[in-house]
Amino acid sequence: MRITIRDIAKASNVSHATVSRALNRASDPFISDATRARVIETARSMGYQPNRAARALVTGRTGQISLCLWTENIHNSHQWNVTHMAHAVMQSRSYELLVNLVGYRTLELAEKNLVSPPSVDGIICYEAAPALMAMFSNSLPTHVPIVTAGAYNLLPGVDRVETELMEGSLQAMRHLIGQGKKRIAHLADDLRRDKDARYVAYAQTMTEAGLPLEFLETPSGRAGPRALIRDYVRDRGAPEAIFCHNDDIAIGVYRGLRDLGIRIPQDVAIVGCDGLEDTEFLDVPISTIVQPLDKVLELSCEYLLARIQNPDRPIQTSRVNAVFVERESSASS
Amino acid sequence: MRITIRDIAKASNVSHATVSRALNRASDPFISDATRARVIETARSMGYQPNRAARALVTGRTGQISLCLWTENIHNSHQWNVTHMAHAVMQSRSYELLVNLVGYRTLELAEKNLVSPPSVDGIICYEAAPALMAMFSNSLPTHVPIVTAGAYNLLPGVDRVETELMEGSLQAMRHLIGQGKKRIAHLADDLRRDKDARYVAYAQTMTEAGLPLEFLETPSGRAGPRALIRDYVRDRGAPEAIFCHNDDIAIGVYRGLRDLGIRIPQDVAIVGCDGLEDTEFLDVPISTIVQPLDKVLELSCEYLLARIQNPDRPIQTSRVNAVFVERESSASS
DNA sequence: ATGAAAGCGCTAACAC
DNA sequence: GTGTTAGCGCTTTCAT
Repeated sequence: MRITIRDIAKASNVSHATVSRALNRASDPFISDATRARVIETARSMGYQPNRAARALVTGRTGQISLCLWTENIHNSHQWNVTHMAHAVMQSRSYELLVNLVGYRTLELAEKNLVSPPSVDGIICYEAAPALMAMFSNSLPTHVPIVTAGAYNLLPGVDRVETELMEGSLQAMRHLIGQGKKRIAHLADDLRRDKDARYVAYAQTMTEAGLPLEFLETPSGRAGPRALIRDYVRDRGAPEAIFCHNDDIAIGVYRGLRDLGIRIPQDVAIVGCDGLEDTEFLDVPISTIVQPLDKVLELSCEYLLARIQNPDRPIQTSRVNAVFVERESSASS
Repeated sequence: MRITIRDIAKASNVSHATVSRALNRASDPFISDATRARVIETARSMGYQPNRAARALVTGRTGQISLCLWTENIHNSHQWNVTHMAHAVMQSRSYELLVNLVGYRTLELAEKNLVSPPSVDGIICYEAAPALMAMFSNSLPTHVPIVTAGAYNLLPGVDRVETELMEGSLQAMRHLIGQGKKRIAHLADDLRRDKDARYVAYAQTMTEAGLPLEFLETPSGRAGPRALIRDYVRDRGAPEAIFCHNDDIAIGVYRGLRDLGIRIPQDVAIVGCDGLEDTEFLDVPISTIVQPLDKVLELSCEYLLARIQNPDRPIQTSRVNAVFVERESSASS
């Protein structure tokens, strides 16, 4: 049997309420230092661990935050960065992190009521709005604070930290077009093209320059894009440049082109998006639109914790800009 | 206010006990189909969500599993794979996943009682034994099932899934020595050399071959090793081969050597360990000791769930072998 | 087949 | 300063 505060109370000759006070309120003035010290010592010596469920039941706080993360492919290094950063901030605030990796499958399960939303003090919804909505039967709950974050798939009406990719995407495209490239392809695993800044920037700049669109849909991850681009280039020849929806895809494309002996950037320029550290470790570092992920997560956590403290505060919003970083993979030849 | 079973009871003209039965025990024969259907429908229409804390308090089950993961550096791609796989299995069994990323800092915090162990139905301790022990004040709890997994830092006396790196490491070393390489360095971020199969295999095969040991300590991740190897090679010249403690380090080393214009494998051969997908995406794919991570996590989860069901079953143990996979980075020149 | 009642371990309001 | 007491929402005997 696990030790409860009643056991400690008995052992230290006080009531269980006193034990609770001694243990929880470090600065409660209405308890003598002697009693507190005695209680703490007995608790320690008996190996007491509080029952969190009981505490949660009465306080209405679980001490847990859910990170709800859209993850369609194991190779989404970006998501690991998100997880890691969220964990770091939350740990420093004494919150535990529940990780909910969601994807299209979650949508199906939610339809059939086979998955329910987490019971937590707050939710960080990172590009996972559709799945979160489905888990909540398509009606946003009012009793649990939610922060929506990321570049797209954001929830309406809640605190939000938005990553703005438009400017970075325009920079990237202008950079490619400015080099005189005519055949520039856009490779994405995302179906919602017109809602995505990368696609919009691509389509807009290409159209302005009088160039034909060349959109390619790809599986997520790295292996999929690698195979896809090989087949594509064998069939239709290589574009002069490829703007990839994210860095994992860019890395897959890089490798696929290298498989064919294609030189980067001399034969084909590549631009990715996210700012994964990995892009710097290839023989030809990949140009990418770097997302200030640390800032996004710091803000998200800050907003969430503020909302937990005061549910009635006005909605908090910010927008952080991703910036295009030119590297060798798109250097002018 | 959130809906409780008492609200549903009132609305459907039954007692709250009946509501509990109707909702939870799909096959309780002692309730009429009509009542059950009615209750379920009211619950649905009222948007009822059970209070998990209350349920956990009375059942003693949280429905949560903790993945306790040793993570010293954000760039530990291996850990993301672990997280992802654990999540997949646990989700399919209707468990939520609490992610506890631990490291040296956790040890410090645990000393000061600033971090407590998770209150969950079971813990998967992945190469995180020291931190977990510290959180439990150095005495393993009997009331919560634990599975210890990984290649080292395993807990004694609990279910375990061990990744055996010895054979793969010997294969790798013999492969390098067999090519006639004399100056072979070992690069690791781990301080506990003599407990690590990679170091043991390295030391043993080198000694047998009458070659001098060249051990190098490095920071974790990729950027650290990259910088380190550059400095090292400038000072002392390049070894003929480098056996790296893991693939992140190997990738960092790869890049550091390329920074200096060193060719791989012609000038320096590289071997890593883990089997990260990333190693296949470099211009020169890196030879590595591939860990059967999927198997490790399937087994770990299976053991844990079995133990939760029956705490008295005999200890479960298995050992899975990592195998050396030769790629271009260590091809004989 | 259903209801009444007890109690899980804890916190917090109130009494002294 | 400390003790008494009343639940938090739920599951689970035990009656009926």
